[in-house]
Amino acid sequence: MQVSAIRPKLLRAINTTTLTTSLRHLSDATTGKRGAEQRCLALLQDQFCNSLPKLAQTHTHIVKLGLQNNPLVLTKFAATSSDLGAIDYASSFIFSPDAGTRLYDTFLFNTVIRAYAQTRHSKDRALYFYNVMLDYGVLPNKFTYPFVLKACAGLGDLNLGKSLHGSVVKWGFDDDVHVQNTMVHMYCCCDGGIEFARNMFDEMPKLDSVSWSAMIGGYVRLGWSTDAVGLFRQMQMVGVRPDEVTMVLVLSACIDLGALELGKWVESFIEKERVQKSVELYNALIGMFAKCGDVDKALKLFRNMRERTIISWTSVIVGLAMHGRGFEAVSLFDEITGAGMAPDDVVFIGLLSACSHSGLVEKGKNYFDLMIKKFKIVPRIEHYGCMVDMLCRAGHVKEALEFVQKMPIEPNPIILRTLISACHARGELKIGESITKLLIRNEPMHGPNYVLLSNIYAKMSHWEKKTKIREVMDKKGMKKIPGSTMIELDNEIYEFVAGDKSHWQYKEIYEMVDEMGRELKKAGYAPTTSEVLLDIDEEDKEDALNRHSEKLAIAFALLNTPPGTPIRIVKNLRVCGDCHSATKFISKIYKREIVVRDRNRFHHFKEGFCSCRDFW
DNA sequence: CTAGGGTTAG
Repeated sequence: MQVSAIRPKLLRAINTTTLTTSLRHLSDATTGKRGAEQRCLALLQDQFCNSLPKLAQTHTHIVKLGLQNNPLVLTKFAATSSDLGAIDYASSFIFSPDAGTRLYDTFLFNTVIRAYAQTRHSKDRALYFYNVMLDYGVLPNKFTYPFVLKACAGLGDLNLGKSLHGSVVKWGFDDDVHVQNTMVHMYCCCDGGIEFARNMFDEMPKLDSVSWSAMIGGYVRLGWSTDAVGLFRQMQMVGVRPDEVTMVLVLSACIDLGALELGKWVESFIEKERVQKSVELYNALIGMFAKCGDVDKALKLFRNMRERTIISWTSVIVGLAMHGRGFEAVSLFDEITGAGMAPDDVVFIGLLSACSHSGLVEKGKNYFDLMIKKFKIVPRIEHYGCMVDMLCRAGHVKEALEFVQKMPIEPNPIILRTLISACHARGELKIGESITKLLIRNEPMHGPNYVLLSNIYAKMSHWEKKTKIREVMDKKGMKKIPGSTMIELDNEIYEFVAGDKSHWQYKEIYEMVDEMGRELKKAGYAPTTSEVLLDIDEEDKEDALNRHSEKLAIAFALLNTPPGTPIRIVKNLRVCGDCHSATKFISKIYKREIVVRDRNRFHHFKEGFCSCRDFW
């Protein structure tokens, strides 16, 4: 990227016609250069220039006051910019040809690099200016690297990271703890960088809570939640006091594991250790309770918060959505503007998904319009995805197809799969088949796509075609993602996979599953053998269904918990139709409340019914 | 002027 390339574009975008009162005041009151500099700095201090027009006005004045070569003013100018256009503008201004090179110092570059490192999508420009800095012969200092490394973390480029690591060593900043911690974080964020992060971490002479958090965060990001919790335990053993950031990360691990008991322990730990409860930590607690199954507790925490951000609202709305409590989600959403806040694009995703899960089609359509017209939010693929899902769930497959054709952006595989499932469920098999073929052309190595096609052929009774898919999958070396179910019991997390025999209690568990099967049949349950992808006879299919990890986990829970205790399990896939129907019977026969977290949402089974009202 | 964190369709 060239500085000169950004400049003309930005200048075109700038409107310099109006002057604000403050600026007029500035120019009128100017009595001398010193006063002008002071006032100019004060103005910049107040973040006055966080929009392009204002920045341009300030620029005009800086020039008018003859301050365009004043390093202090220029640096502050760069630092004030919080939006991307403004940063581009400031940097192109600072590096304009009429500003002499002599005023470029480390501080100035650091400021520009920091501004870009903090942006969402322009971190590469931080690296660009880092290179400009070196080209100009301006030396980096120990403050430069945390900014540059943070930018690299955002880009996730391991080779770049390694070369920056080399520079850090070359300049001798590798003994600075801030730099070290940022390097651990940077490696954690790069593809395949976790080993390098761990090596750095292991070799660091002194680890503080930031170092531990960086490493724990790296594990959480990769989904290595058990290791993350392990690292947290180790941190306590070596006597480093966790702070609120550490707790946020441990809560993320709980969310991933669906570990409510562990999450509750973390909450009590926070109280006991008097960890400061920042808004972020509160939000993380809300998320943990909602996504680990206790959405009422999440609501309670939300109500008790003194200060909320839009993310707090999003967390609780998304939580309600997952539990199928759409009406509550909608009414909470309606409170947002009253609380003096503006809904953002993300909270709308939560809201639309809540409408979708609760069948609130008309409401969903209205909110979608409201989002565009009143809040001027341009819908993203996720918003369209929610709308498609909403129409599909309500059975309006034709309308969903029309909606996708009218969308201004191309549907992605997620939307196509939503449509295909709906076609499958509503008997639009021909359409489903053709979309699936299209999808497989785009994503030939994605296993679940073949499963969809296979299910469609099963429903069409095209057995030869179904067998052929199996062969294609085998030839490509693809396997179905093994279903697994986790369950927490006495501070342990147990994981079951289909047909698992590694468990110490497996004989009893399988006997229990058989007994459950007999009881269920007496109560009128019929196995849904059409869900089995394998080409085997009916009795074996039934057997395959009985080995589903979900049934193993429930049998394990029935064996090891007192009668009447609720059972909570977490699946890595969506619950299959057979398990769903079986679990309803189990909740009735064994008088247990069973809470299942699926890939997408929660199912609360009680007395033979499920909270999703068989709609998922 | 320096490090680690909370929300996102199925």
